[in-house]
Amino acid sequence: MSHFTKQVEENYLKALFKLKSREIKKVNNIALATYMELNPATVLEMMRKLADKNLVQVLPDKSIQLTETGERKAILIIRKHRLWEVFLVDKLKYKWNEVHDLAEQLEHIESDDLVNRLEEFLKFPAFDPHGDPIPDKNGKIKLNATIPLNLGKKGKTYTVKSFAETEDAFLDYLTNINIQPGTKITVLDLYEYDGSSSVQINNNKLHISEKVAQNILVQLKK
Amino acid sequence: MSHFTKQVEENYLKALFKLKSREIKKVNNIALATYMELNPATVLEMMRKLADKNLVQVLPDKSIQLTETGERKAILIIRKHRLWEVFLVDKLKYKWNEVHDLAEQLEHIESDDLVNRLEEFLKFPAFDPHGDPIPDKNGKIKLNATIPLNLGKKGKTYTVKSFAETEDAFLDYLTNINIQPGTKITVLDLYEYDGSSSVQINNNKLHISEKVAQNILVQLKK
DNA sequence: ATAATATATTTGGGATACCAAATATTTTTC
DNA sequence: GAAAAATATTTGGTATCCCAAATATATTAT
Repeated sequence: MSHFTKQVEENYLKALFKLKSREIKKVNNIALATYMELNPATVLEMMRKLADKNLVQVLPDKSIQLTETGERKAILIIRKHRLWEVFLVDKLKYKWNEVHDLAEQLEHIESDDLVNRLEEFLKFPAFDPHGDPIPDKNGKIKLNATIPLNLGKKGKTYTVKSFAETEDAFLDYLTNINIQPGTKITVLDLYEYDGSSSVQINNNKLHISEKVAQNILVQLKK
Repeated sequence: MSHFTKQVEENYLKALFKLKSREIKKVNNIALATYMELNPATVLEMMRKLADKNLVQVLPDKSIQLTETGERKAILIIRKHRLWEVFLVDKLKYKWNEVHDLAEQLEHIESDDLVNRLEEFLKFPAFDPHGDPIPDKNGKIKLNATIPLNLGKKGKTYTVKSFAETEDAFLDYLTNINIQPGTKITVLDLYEYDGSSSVQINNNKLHISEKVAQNILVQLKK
């Protein structure tokens, strides 16, 4: 096994986990290849290897699923990623929208003990800087019942909890329009035509696209 | 360029730097291959690639040298390594002899900004947990005039400053015999026959081999 | 100086992760 | 149900990093 096989493998597992939590429909070869920006042939080849290792399962309808082992691995990588993000923001004073790429590197550092010590050092944070829950060392994730903002109801006010997308371009946009976990958003109008909506944030009115609203996860304000 | 080319390259540069600081004689292909536990053919091939990139130079006598650029890169990797070691010991409460392998992973995280922030977070430490100096962000190394313990004089007392070897087996041994940076060692006797010596550490007499003594770097106690 | 030894280099090959293009197969649409 | 579109798979090929074994070239010892 090459030195870097493990890191590559981890990227596939993580991608599968993310796609699964993000999409309703089944994850197929093309979807995974598109998401990972890889050639379908490459992905197919790798799926066979991962299936041999009992990390994924290809169902008769060709959809790809993580096995229990695979999902567990994926969750532990995400745990690492999110804990490192907390470190970068809390200790090294990075902004919450600057840390994704660094955490993407740090998540591959191989040592369970290190992650557990990091968690303790950070005082067992429940959420990362984007508001996503941090799985515990057994892979348990506290659920944070949220809906995407585009399913919000006209006139209601919601609290931003987390985001379904962690690309820098998206996070930069959010910073720009002043949205972060904890922000209160009131849905003023929903436009069926393109799925966009008009919202109010701290006395500012704003128009946001469906794509953006889908990636903002909120809870009804009590 | 593959994803991991950079990491591989960094390992070669670091190995060359370490060999250079450790040995008097020239570093040749075999020495480097032996040190890195790689086949000479592999190393030769890589030296050509690194020479093309102006990171190393192969002299007419076949000895291998880092170029200025190569050395600079090597030093910055060592800087990262040592800063992460401080983090692991000071913040995550690792013992100083447990951190080498983890730092070996962390040193490849790619971000100058991250290292500089880490340094600031750690309050600009001058030495790592093994007593080795931490280069500054420009690659400057504070020198710590030391001699290997095997060159110590009978009857003199020395202060342990750092170590010339960072393998776990060696560090474990040191922990066992209670030697760390700061420890005072008195040379009681030197045996020419095998280069071993008899020393006193905190009222305990101890016999150490030449190999061990060579890797313990000390300063005469004032 | 020659044999023995050490070092350097070449040659041919392997594993991993990737791709583009061709070919199957399945699904959708009309 | 046939054509079009989407998806899946195969095939042939690339780059990187690695090795073992053969060969060439130095170096050392006698």
